[in-house]
Amino acid sequence: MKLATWNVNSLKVRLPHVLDWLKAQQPDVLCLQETKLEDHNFPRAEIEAAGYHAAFAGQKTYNGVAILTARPATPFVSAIPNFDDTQQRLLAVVMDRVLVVCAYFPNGESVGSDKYQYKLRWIGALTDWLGDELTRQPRIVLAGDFNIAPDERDVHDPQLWQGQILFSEPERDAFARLVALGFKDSFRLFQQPEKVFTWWDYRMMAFRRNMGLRIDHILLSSPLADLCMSCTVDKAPRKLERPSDHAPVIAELKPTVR
DNA sequence: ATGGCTACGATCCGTAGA
Repeated sequence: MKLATWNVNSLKVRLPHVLDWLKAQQPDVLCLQETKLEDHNFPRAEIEAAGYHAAFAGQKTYNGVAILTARPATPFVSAIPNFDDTQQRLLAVVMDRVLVVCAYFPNGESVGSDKYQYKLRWIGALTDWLGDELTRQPRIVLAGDFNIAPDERDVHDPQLWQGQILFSEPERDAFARLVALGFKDSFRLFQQPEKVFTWWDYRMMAFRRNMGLRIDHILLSSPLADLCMSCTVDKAPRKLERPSDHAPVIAELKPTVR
């Protein structure tokens, strides 16, 4: 089972890239973030023509998540249960008896800001919910744009980013608490090259200089982590004309019992 | 080195992203 996540920064603009990528990679599951589309504008026909089923929860201009699946999936939730949120940032479906959770974590703007407080509360609510869900569902994938670089290895220049948004201690602690529920960061299950990132600023030629962060992740509950064979970042779409500022992350699992 | 992108929805600039 091939699982992937990609912040596309507007599905309207990036649809050609997504369709090409589906054809080339043929994932079983692709979680999308920042679709920036109201549901009535979701390109369902194009996705279905590519051979995929789509679940989506969007809004105008900002946020928005979707899960594309090669086989039919059962809707689960389209928001964090028991958390008041006007922003469309979470979607979960069940496919092959795996709970697939697609998440677009808040950016947080700057440490100490209102948006930062919201980010930490949002992660807290997600952690509470998934802790609860893990008591019932052994097989959970949490994939998405976490907007957190968990480790110094995940930042091109840790000194520069020290204490900054995306890398501050409270954010990294929140990430660690989420993982401590019983998840594995699939990327760190394997030996990896140095300086692998998933996001590069559009400015300052950051991509060409590999000035990036690893902030997009695929977390796997223990039974799924045991099946994981690889986790990689596909930089190819970031090199295209008018790219998203994020690259897709792919985790490959041995076949699960359907 | 954060100024310098990019997308969006409103105009011809502001908000947001990360």
